[in-house]
Amino acid sequence: MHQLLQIHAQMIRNHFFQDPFAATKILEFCAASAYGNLHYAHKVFDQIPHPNTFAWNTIIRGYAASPFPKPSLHLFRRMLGSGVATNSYTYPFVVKACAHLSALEEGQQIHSFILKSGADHNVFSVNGLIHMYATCGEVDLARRMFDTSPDRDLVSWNSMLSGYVNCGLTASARHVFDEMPERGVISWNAMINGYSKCNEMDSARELFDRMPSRNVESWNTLIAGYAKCGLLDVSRSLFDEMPTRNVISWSAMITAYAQGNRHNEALALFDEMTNAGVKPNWATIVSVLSACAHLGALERGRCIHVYIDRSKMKVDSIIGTALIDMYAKCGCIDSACGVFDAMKSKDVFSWTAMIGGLAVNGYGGKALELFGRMEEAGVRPNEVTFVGVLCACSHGGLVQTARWYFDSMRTAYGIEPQIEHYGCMVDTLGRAGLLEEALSLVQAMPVEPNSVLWGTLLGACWIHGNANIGEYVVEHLAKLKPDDGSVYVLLANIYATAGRWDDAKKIRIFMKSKGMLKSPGRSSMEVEGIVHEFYVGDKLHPRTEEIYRMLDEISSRLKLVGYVPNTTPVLFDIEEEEKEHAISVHSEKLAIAFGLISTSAGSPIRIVKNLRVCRDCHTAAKFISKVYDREIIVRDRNIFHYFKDGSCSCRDYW
DNA sequence: CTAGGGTTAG
Repeated sequence: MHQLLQIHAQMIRNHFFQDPFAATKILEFCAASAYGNLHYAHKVFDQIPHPNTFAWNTIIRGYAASPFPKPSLHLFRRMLGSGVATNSYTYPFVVKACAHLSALEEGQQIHSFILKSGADHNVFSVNGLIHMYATCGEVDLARRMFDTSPDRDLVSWNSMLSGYVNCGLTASARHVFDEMPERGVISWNAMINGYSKCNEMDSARELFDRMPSRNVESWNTLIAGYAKCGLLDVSRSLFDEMPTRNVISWSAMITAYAQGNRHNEALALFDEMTNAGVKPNWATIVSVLSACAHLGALERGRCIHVYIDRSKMKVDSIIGTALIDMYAKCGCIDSACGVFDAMKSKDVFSWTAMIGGLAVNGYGGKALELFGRMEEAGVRPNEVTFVGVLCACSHGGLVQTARWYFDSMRTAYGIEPQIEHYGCMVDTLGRAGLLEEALSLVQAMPVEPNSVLWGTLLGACWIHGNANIGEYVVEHLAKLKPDDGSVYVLLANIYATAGRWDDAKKIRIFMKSKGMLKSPGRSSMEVEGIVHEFYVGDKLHPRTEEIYRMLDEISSRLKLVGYVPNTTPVLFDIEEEEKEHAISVHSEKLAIAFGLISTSAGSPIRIVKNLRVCRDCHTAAKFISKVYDREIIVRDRNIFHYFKDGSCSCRDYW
């Protein structure tokens, strides 16, 4: 690049730009290089007084091959306007740009230009048109191009094949595949991809095993295919087995873990990747951020953010959204806002992530305010945005506002409420104690209620100790999730809260007879980038002894300031003292104790829990925040609790 | 002409 600049300077001194040939040479070099130089190439182009066909073709081709091909179409129009002749090299590039942009009308116009110009019906243009039509979903037009083409090469066949694959027409693709006079590795890969897209992994595998030679893309295709079907371990063994891996192989496997809810493995593999000296790219970063978000792994997430800045990776709307979501899910709402404010281009995903992030962090009012700003900015909300908006209402206890948004999403935005939106409404009404109304809504809604929805209602029954509706809800839940013990645990707790001890005991006996277990509570906490996990009463952590000693200390210091353990939810037929022990080793208490001994005074303790925080842990955490002068931030199954100075951000309402 | 990507009720 440096040399190029020198040559360029010399050319300017010598007024070389009157010579279109010399100018075009340098232009070609620029345009062919990475996208970063296209801007420069364009500047050079603008200095050419009378660009010839070759010069136009070069700059158009540069843009067409870049990730942002739109200017190539604009330049093409200018070229036509300038009266410079087009030739058979001009068209394939603009057609390619249309394919990239899914610009069907533009593509059809260019198609007619080609016919009118009388340019040779060359195979490059035809292949481009096949590809363009298929990408725009007009597979029949693509087929007509293919059928009427006087000569077809391997690329024509491959384009037709992948055209069918992209439109989900696997059978037609297979027909093309079988009829091909010869097949290249791309043909096999495309067909394997086709089967993977339709979850027909047996057929995909059969081709993979049969193909004469494989490249790294063949392996990557198959790995991604198995991952999409949830067969992550098959993906992983292929990944381990493959002869060479590129950055896409690593990213595909990391993404597979991140999307398959195996976030720890995603991060572990990311470490392996960087240790192996492979540089993560845009797609890797997005997946890793998503894994950090789910784990609440703030330190890891921050490191990635630093990496993005340091490597000068552009914070586009996708990376930005991933960062917002990560910070919001880690309870760092200020950092999330910082990213959001600094983003140049925000799309509906970015706004939605920010609105949902504010809502779940307890800033319902700010979330609704932001929704207003989003409308002012002219961004159209989608159904997910309304999930965030309604979530803001439910956490803020804004019943009337929720009703208003729920109605307006259909009337003002034409978005039909989905089960998620009904879920938010049931939550809003239920938390506010309007259990009858919540139940009527469930019974009247046009979609079949699922277990999550019934679970929301049951949670509300638990908050308000309503055993009657609780029993009714459990009947439905039992049909949908017959093996889920947590449903009955909640019902037993409702009975206990209502003082119906006999009924609570009956539930316990029923559960025992069915061999049902409650899913164990799990809390995790990140210290110096390592995620530590704790289960109820587990003694697996290397610092177990210290942790339990700390628990003892906490318990005695708390009792001095008036803390009384709330053993209501414990229904074993055991002595009070043992009940106290059972709740004193809940996973979040273990994590808090570990946090107190492993982090420095004054730094907040951040915990992620898989279930809801129990009442006793909630009370204890409030006391601990005061006695030990520590902020404790617990990400619950549904909301954040910021414990500070003896109180919690959820106002004891969760 | 083939492979990897962000927001969703509890």
